[in-house]
Amino acid sequence: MTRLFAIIDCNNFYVSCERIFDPQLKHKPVVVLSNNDGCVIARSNEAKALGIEMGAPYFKIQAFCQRQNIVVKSSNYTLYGDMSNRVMHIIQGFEPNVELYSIDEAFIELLGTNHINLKKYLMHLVKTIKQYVGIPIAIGVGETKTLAKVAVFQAKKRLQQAVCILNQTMTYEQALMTTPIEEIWGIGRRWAKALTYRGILNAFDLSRLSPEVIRRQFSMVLANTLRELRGYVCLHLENKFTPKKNIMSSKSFGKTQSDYATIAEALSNYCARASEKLRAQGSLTQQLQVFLTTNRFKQTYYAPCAQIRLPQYTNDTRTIIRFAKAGLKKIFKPGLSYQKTGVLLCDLISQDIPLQTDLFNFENGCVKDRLDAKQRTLKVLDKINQRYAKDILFLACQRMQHTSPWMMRSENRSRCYTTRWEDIIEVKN
DNA sequence: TCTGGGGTCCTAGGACCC
DNA sequence: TCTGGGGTCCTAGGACCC
Repeated sequence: MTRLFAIIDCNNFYVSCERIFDPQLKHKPVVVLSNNDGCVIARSNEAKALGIEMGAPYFKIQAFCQRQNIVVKSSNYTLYGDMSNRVMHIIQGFEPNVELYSIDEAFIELLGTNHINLKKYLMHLVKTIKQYVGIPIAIGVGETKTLAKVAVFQAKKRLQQAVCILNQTMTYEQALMTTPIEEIWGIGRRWAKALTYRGILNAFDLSRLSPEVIRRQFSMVLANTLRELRGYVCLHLENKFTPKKNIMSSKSFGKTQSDYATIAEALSNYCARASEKLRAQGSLTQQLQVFLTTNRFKQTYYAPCAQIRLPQYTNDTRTIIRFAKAGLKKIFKPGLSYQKTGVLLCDLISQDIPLQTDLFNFENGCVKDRLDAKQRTLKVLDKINQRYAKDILFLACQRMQHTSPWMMRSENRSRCYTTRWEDIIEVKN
């Protein structure tokens, strides 16, 4: 029996989230900006029609937005994350085999569903999500994940329908021939260019080639994409919890910074965030990378990176900050204007693996009580922050004042309608 | 003035081993 | 004169995804 995969994709997700709580935005051109109001990361159909490009730097299109009355929103990840959870919860109520692929997409493998009534069933899912959460979605169905992605592209961009099932809504050949090479999942700008140069213009062209030749000339990854286009399953549903292998936290500053103490303060915050994620997934780290960059669009681009090996595995924010700061000291050059700093935790392992402790390190050594006390402190820290507010408890080195010069800009951020008591909408009679 | 923040996997090449 | 072959591990860099 052939397998069937579906991808559920939220339409213009961030814009749709904003529209739910501000219905005046409906039918208006809306864009959502990245952190620091840097560039465009989501557009309503009306904004797309006006020619706003994905990733466009905001400062370049600001005047245009004003002239065209485009509504500009700063990103509000707290809101989007919560709305995403609601959508995913409904999907999980419909199907047991769900892969939460990204904030606005989920794959499902359709097992035992009555395929004849598939369209009806999926339309019911679309309507349920619209009714209970308010987010419009599109669904694509195919024999592999890559074909499901082709189908959802057809649904959204060509058919303007909520559901597209390959071999039902349209033929397989029709779908592949009208999917441009750069729209195929797994083919980025570089490969699209190289393939176009060879006269491979759409998904159908690619599917006719020899996977072996593609593997030699490009890579295994592209050869698998080709096989998936032919209907051979290479990519399976990943629906088990797998801890991250790397954890990163970094952000651009609101304004460029040249003061060491200010940058160290920002870095301490990113370390705290990364350590929190590390503990949340039950891991320990032994290797840090601290990086610092000046503006990459300016002439003197300086982007050093310090690698730090910790004496032993840890998940303690205090240890991580201490070593990260030592790394920052090594790469910091006075007199430059920096734009961004951050930390990457690598070499992660599960905290459940029994570890050999360092015999000569008296700080952590074999003093079990002290280790336990440290872990208890961290647990309390995480619990309080989770329960009351993010960063209600923090280390002194994370903040010198209430607001710091490195903090990011966010001029048009909407309220946290669903996660903060003060922000809940009041209905008046 | 102003250009995001996370991740993954694969490959090639070097070091090292027997 | 002729100077092996096979394997592993690690790392950096490059491709991709949202």
